[in-house]
Amino acid sequence: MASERYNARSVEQKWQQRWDEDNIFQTSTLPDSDKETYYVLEMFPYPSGRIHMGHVRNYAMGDVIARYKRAKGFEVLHPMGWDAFGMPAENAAMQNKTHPKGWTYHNIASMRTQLKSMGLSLDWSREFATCDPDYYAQQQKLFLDFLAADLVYRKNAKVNWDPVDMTVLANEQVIDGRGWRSGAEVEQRELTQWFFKISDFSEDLLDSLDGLDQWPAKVKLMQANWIGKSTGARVRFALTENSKTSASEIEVFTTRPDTMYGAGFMALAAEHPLSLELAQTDSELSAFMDECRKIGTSVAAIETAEKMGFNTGLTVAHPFIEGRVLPVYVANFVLMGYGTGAIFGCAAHDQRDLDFARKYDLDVIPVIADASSPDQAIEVGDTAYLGDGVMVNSGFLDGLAKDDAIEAAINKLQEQSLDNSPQGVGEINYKLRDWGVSRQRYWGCPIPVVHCDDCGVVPEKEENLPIALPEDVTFDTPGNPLDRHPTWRDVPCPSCGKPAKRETDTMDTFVDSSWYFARFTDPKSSTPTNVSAANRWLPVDQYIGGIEHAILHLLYSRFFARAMSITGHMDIQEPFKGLFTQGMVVHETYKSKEGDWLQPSEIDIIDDGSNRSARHSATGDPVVIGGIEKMSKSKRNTVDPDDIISSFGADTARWFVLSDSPPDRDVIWTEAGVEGAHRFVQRIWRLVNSVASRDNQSGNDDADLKLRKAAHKTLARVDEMIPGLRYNSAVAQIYTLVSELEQSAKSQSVSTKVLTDAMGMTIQMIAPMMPHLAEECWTVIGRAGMVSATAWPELDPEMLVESAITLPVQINGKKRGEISVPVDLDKQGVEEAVLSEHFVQSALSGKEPRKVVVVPGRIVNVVI
RNA sequence: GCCCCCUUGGCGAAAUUGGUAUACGCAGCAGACUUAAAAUCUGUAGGUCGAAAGACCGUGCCGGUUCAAGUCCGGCAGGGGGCACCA
Repeated sequence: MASERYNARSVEQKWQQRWDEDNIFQTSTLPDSDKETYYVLEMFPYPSGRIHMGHVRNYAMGDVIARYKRAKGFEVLHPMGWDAFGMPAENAAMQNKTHPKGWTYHNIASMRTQLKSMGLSLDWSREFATCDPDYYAQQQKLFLDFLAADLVYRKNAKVNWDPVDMTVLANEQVIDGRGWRSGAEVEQRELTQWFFKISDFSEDLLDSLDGLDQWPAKVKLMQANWIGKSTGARVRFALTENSKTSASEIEVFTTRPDTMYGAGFMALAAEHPLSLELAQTDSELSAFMDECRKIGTSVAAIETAEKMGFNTGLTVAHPFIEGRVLPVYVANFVLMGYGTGAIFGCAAHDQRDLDFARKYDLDVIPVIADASSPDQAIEVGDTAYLGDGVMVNSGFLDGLAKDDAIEAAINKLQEQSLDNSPQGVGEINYKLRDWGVSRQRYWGCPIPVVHCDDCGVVPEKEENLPIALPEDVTFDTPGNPLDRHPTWRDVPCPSCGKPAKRETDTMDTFVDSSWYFARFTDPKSSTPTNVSAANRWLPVDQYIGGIEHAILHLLYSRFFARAMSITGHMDIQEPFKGLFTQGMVVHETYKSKEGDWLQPSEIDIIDDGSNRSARHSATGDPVVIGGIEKMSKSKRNTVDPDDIISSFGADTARWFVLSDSPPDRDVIWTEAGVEGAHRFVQRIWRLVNSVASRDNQSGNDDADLKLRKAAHKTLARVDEMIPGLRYNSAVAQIYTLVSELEQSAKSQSVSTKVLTDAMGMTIQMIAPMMPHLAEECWTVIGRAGMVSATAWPELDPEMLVESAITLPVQINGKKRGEISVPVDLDKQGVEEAVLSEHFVQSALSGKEPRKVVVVPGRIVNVVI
């Protein structure tokens, strides 16, 4: 029996079926109150067609914690669903003449089969797709509740417009200013769109980050930067030359009112109302603004574009300096969406302003001096001075440090008056903008409102929900199919009954994923949530997904939790208590000599130890080994999980993605690594069989105790590592224990009872990661029931107690030896023992040590 | 442009969060078993010098704090990610 190789394929199918039949992963919606609950969630997948290794890694990681917590006695909720709306379905529809619905559900079916082959401990009875009318009906209900609670509103916003395809383009569909499909130059258009008032929550979303102590610090930092709180002042500048406009002043927001005396110019965004007004009579300005619009809507594009400006000829008065006027420019780097859409430029102390001033030959006025020579401003060449100092050349601000100067400047602005109101006030600004959710696409959740000529925007009646997507649509004509579907679009006004038109925009797919975690707590509920179930299960104890969602998805979900609390759908403010952001699965890339990307399966690697090269399997041609990159179809460096699972088994795939790299870092997929993981599977199998076939024999007490101690020591470490998702470290501990078990199994000194018990514990520790193998081994060593339904082994603290400890001894900070001392020896005793050591004596050569540092249980350092 | 992260042997990495740097695995090398191969097992392994004992150097680079730095601080370099309509 022991010589037989482990047949992953049949064993895995067998246990998957057993788990299914026994329903052991199904969770009750409202568990008994004495049961401790634990909610594990991995970010649900978009049904693109096939699962990829990133999914395997994500779901394997979540499954370990789910299985572990279940064994620890928790009632575990571990659901799965589909983030099923989105552009790829429409793209497929246009390319392949399929319907988005058919395409999506077909993909879901095949991906479900693939996920099931991984042996995940999921409660499949809770599965849903966001494109199920049952789900989006509830989302429409939420939208109406948000509307009633004044959390939703309409305003104009810019979109990328493709004039040939007659459609709105996502930023990623704009390539070098042109539509990805048509190649036409993209225009900016203003559309009236729906917005969620996330900015009302800026302060709360920022402050509450502090309480998220189980989130990675970097994600919290990214969110804080995204919310972008800055304190400063709103300042009104009076126009001194305004012959071209009816305006009398320009308002700016600045975080540096202390540098006001260094102001050299003023700059307006191209979309600033004053810019727009001036452009009506100034064709040159109008042309300049057209150029600005071509840069695109993304911040990255605007900020990396070359700084350009247009002098409007207007001037404004400096608030503090009698007689000083500043020229007013329209500039392509000023963002309308932040502050007031206008800035004052202080070239000496802001790099962007300095670049602009040098280009247009504007004043550069340094107003900060080094504290050691407070009368001499720091010279500025091509690099702005951003450091600290004291104010100089700044009138009443002279000699003040930055924070004091900011306060003094704001106070003065407050006292000064312009048109009978203060010239400036202190103000807090946030970069966080309201969340635009309107999408001019078919495959999304319809926004449940009707536009009536008489009544305006009218919410749909709740009893009419869901406003279901019509299925008889085609994608052969450009534009949104909902716009040209009269029987769906034209409806009576829910208020007055006159002919009216449905809103044809659908919701951003981020809306779908902003509350699915709450829906999972009772997915059949006739209201968006079953409030008791949501409150019982939420927040999600451990959420796992890619770092790419660190900002938007997580921030939107945090907003939704608040909005759903306000509208009475749950009482939870923070949706995710613990967050883990996993790394990507990456792979080497290969190119043929013709420069075509090649798949890993098309090539052979030749490795003689010193040189590594690759060859095309079919032709024998040399292959260029490229960089290690994220697995992607375009680079053809993907590995299909199905292939791995059918040749090695799900356990091997799971073990590999869990063992090789720390989960938050990228893992490099290698053939050798997978084979190594598979060898370990076979090694466990041989070991278990040799233990099972051993005669019942007694052993010697020392050897028995040593093995028991090893097992419990490993258990203690694994217990510490699994909750922190430090799986690679847990794996290393298990390897060490397995080696020890192999030695014990060979020798006659360990009793069969102790050996079998230690083997059992090892199987239990492996079970969360390789559940099928563990079940099979559990049976082989004669344990009853399923390991998946067995309680986690109890740790025996006595097994961790040691009587002596080995301490490293340093001399002047360098390790020079070791000393073994009783564990409970005090500092004085350790010091004496160390000083009497031979090598310490000879190092001292008769002198007294200057200092002896004893860190109990850790290290001793003798300083000479 | 702005923001964030990462950098430890040939490779993936570990280091109890300031306390023995390189655990564990992969690849390698040597050996055992085998007619042979595969599979498996045993040993070996940061660099330099040395027969050895051992000494010195060593966590991207430069500097600092400390009895002690991979870990903390300042500066620099290289690589990667995000930037609001991809999911």
